[in-house]
Amino acid sequence: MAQKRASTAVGPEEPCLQIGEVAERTGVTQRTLRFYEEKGLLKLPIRLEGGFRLYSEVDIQRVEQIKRLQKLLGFTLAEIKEMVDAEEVKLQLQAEYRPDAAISQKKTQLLRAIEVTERQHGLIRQKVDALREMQSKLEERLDTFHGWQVHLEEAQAKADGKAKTKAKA
Amino acid sequence: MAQKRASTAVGPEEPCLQIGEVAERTGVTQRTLRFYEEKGLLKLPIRLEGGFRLYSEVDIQRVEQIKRLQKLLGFTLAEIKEMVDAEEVKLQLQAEYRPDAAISQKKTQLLRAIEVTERQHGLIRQKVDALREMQSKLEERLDTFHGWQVHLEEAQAKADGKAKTKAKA
DNA sequence: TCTAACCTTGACGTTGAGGTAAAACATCGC
DNA sequence: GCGATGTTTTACCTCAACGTCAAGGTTAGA
Repeated sequence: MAQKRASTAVGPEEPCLQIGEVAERTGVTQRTLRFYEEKGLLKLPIRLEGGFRLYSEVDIQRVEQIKRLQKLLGFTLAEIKEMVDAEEVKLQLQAEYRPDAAISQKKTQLLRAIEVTERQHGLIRQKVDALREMQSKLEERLDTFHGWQVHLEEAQAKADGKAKTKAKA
Repeated sequence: MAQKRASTAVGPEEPCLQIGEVAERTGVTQRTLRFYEEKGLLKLPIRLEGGFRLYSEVDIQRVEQIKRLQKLLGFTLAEIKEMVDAEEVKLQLQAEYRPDAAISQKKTQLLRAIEVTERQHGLIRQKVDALREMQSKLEERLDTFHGWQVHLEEAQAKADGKAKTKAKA
């Protein structure tokens, strides 16, 4: 083992996980984690003196979110980057919320963030609508199938009955 | 123009569209149509004597469905192929519905079709659920943003008021 | 101090989903 | 029968999203 997790109380923000453990826990490869970092989907992790990356639980959550967005919903990494960037802006605004300087600048940033969020919202609604339509079509088809199934059962029962009668005679 | 559509009454099943028109109407390239054919997503079209492909309105609908599944919902072409294959089985069963030979064989086929359809149904439900969760998170975030916006407006109004008072004095 | 297990960067390979270009054939209108 | 378009196949190119070595540095523990 290269490192062991410090057992002293450690919040989800404390980076103390090496890339191997993050890979194992998220189910992606180390290569993928470096790749996401390269593409700006994960922020540059802090490093051990030797250069080893150190991640936190928050990073793990982000990776899991990325995988959901990608595999389940078919967003490209570029689109996902837009989303996590927007999230970053939100966190930044949240952190910088000292009501002192440059109010109008904050308003502008906020408007940007709202715009992006609303775009995402609309996009997702589209997807949900399309999925629901498919869903009802599939249900309709299943109904048809089950109807046929019953029909076939009956036909078979009848045929069997005939065969039996014949055999008896 | 290479061909003109026959103006005599023609149902949606009659193949009378060349690849160029299909490309134009569906918004994909001819290359893509040939590619889909190669991958089994479109059935082999009948050909003119010269070798030109002829498509029907039904083919156009299929292409449109493929694009929806792909772009909107992030299915891979392989997954989409499974789906259209299932549809094919359905049509086949539907066409062959003469209640004569091989009932048990039909039952087997039907079970297969039901299984595939149910898998798809489950898959889509997963996606819808995930999307809905994202949706509510986004809405929550928008609420937060709008709250901040109001807050900022107030702060600015106050600042402006002060400035004005000062200027007056 | 030495080693097994872990990590680093770098470079090249692969797969999915097409794009692009070339050379030859087909069709239509005239 | 000719030219302008439209099509066909073949072959190579691209881009995203990683996979897969390779060669070497780091760390914990015996």
